Amino acid sequence: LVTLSEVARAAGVSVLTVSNVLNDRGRVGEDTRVRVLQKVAETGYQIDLTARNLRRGRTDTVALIVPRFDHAYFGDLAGQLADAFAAHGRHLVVEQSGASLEGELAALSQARLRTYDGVILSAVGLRYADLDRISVATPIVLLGEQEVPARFDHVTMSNVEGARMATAHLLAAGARRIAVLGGADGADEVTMSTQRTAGWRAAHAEAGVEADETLVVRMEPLEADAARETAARLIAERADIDGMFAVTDQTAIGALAGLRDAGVDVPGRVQVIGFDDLHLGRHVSGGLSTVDPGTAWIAEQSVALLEARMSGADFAPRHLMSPARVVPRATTRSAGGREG
Amino acid sequence: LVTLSEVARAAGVSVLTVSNVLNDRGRVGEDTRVRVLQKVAETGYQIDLTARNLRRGRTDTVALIVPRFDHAYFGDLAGQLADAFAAHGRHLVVEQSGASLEGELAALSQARLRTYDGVILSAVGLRYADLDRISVATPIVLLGEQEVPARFDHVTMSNVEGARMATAHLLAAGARRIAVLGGADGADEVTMSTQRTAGWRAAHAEAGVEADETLVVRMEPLEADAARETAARLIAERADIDGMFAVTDQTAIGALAGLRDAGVDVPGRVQVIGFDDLHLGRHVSGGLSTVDPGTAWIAEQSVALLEARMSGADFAPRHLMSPARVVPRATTRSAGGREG
DNA sequence: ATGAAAGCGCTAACAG
DNA sequence: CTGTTAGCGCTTTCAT
Repeated sequence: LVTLSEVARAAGVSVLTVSNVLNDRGRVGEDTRVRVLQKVAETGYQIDLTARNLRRGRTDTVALIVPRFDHAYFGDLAGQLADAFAAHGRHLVVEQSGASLEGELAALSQARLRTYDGVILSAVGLRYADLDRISVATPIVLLGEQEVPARFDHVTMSNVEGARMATAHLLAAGARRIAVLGGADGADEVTMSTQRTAGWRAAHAEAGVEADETLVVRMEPLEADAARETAARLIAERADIDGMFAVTDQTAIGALAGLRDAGVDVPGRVQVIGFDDLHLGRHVSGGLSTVDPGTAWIAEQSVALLEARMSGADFAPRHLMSPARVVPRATTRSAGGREG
Repeated sequence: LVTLSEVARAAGVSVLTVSNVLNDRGRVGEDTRVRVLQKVAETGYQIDLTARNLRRGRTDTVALIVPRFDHAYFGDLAGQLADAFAAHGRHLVVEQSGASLEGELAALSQARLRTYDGVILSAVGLRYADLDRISVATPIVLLGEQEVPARFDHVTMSNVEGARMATAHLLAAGARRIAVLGGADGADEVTMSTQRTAGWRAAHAEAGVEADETLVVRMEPLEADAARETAARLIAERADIDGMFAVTDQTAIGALAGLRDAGVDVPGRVQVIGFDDLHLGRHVSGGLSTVDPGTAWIAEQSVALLEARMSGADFAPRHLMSPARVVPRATTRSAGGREG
């Protein structure tokens, strides 16, 4: 409502002077500075960031785009990214791609990306072709497990390795019939499910145990409700199951509930391990065993990468993979107990 | 990079024509329309939303501002709001106020609010004075339990009533020494903690049971880690406790973990009830008993209110309160078992 | 130390 | 049906 020029007129100076005062650009006398600031306060002037952004050609804002707001993993990730960006004096906003009207990456969304100085895009659920269609000037860092066009910076988790470690952990603790909740066999696709299932397979091969492919259980979507039903059904059908590797903590929590519904002792009869190291996982069932996919590392690296791009650094696209580690807690045997 | 006028020049028409084509404003011949669209595709033109926003004076975007990204309640809320706004053809972005450099509502934040057509501001943790300082043209709907300046639209939960119902539920199931995790006595402050503690008191009065004020346990912040330790310590110190009302589900989940650490049977020896009806609550400990504060209702009403304001409706500020109901699940006795 | 004027990329009013 | 022109509110040369 009240603009720079109005403040300028009120203070009897030019707009430049007001602008200089507000942006602390020093070239201003102390007396006028005071007078201007007073008028600013009096009029209740608020800068119009849209206008500033247009003029400056940047917004000082970065966006994180996630498939869904209500998945705990993305909440944890967003929190960590926000902290990291704040340290760089940058503002983070989060957008959801999943429920958008025009689908993932329609024309409008592309234009929206341009309104940010940089974007961290969680590509979970996006196809290679969708990503390949993206062409914006805005620096983008891709997150997620799938294959992405080589021209993008990409930070991902050690999905295969993490899953292998999780499964090896179960095998070492004596499990022999380990179901994969949310698994997928697809050799052609590279998704979170296929990668983590590959890790499950690798662990079996390594241990010399035959992997029972009928224990790879698809699940769509990967949510706790579905996991609960699936786990209960599965354990009723297959009494020989003595381990469950849930491809995410969210599904692991659902699976634990399903096993409890079925009266199955965990970790006595069936051991359960998840993937993600959700913060809340520490507190369910005495502590959910899981794989820490290095979320903190991912946040740091993504921010560093994006900051470098935003400051114009020119280097070949980087493809980084976080280190994973097993976090044994109460739902698997071997180590037992809680940690952290 | 490529602007409207460049497209216009390439197509041999004026910028207006290009603009008209892109905005489907009909006043354009079919042949030129095709030619323009072709040039748009060729050049890879992308509209500059910042420029459009400046010119139009609106952004078609609304913001939800939450204290923290990594609190499950806000994830759930954001998901529901996004759906509701999508139905109105509106875009939602989420910002975090907690970790901002300049604190909750410094000058910059105020300016940021102006960049949205409307704002839903979760006021949890903001003081009355902070809110009173807000003066923007942008329509704002406040969410949260505390007192807010009357000039704001405000949607809140039935905190006292919900807490009363939760406590009554415990009392009806035989609990007599009910601790309030995250409670607060402060008669002068109106916060989530004080409100919910007031409900706890009301239920006792109603049932003719003396409320033991030494069982009101402050906790800051309201997080699962702290709740776990607090609950374990509390039960060790006070063997007479037979019920816990945790002021949020997140703390309830922590409390359950703490009780489990201490080897306490739930709901046999101690019954536990939370508040929020987090989705994940269904799956912990066989189902966390809780209070559904009407999050869905809150989302609907906030959106309706904000849409009305954004379309210029002029009415007295509204102060709405959602209906709450107890959701008995496995951590309290009476009803027992799980539900939906 | 301050001012005048140009222009960021777009849309809207007014002509033709 | 299409073009010309004038800004939206700010920052930024270039002058003074």
